[in-house]
Amino acid sequence: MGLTKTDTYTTETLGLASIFKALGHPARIAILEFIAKQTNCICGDIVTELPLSQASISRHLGELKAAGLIKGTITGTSVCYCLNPENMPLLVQFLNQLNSPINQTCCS
Amino acid sequence: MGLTKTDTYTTETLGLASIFKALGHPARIAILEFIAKQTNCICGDIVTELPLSQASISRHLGELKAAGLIKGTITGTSVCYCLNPENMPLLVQFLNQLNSPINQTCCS
DNA sequence: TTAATTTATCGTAATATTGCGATATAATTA
DNA sequence: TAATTATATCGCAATATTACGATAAATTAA
Repeated sequence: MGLTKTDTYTTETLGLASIFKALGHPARIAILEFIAKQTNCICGDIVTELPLSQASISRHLGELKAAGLIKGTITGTSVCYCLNPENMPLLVQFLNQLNSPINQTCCS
Repeated sequence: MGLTKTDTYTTETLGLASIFKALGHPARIAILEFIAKQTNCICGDIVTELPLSQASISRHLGELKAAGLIKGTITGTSVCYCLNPENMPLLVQFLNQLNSPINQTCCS
């Protein structure tokens, strides 16, 4: 049987890892940066912005959506994507913990 | 020839993605959490903490080190690992940009 | 209804990651 | 020097990710 990841790691750890994983590809970072650059919702023109096929962009968008990093709303035949800030504080909090002064003076 | 990732994405985008990628595995999150929990440097007892082989832990540590998330110092036969806060602000800054209010009212 | 537009999904090939046992390396101890 | 200890690396198998063309699904326009 062996240990599953759910047995081994806490829900928090698994959650953080899966969101960071979604951030771990340059195309997805570029997509997030592009959406953030627009003041209003952009739609499928991410496809024209990046040198990837429509199928690949769609898959990346799907992963970002699954990770809770963006939201998508159907408007007519197109889909409007925007940032979902919901999980950002969780990530920032984790990173700030790693950045706490107590751990900085070590291995010197 | 085709476009390389270096042609396609900025150095910043590639850098962010590679660090987030290193954070995108529960074992590596758990390792970081474990190191952060210790007030002083811990060494190879990460191996006894997690249900992974010594080889696997060593590989994960190598990836965290390559991403600039931890530092390792040789002390005798063992290696002392500690957090490297150097890149944290970069990540936090990126996430805070995504969390800016201007992008939150969208797709409603 | 038919055609056009937009996005998602399927199938598949190429590549990358993960994990482990075995082994190598390097420092310490007997 | 030989044995011990701690960590890194190699080789390999299993799995996951990525990318794309083709196609499906869903809405709008003619």
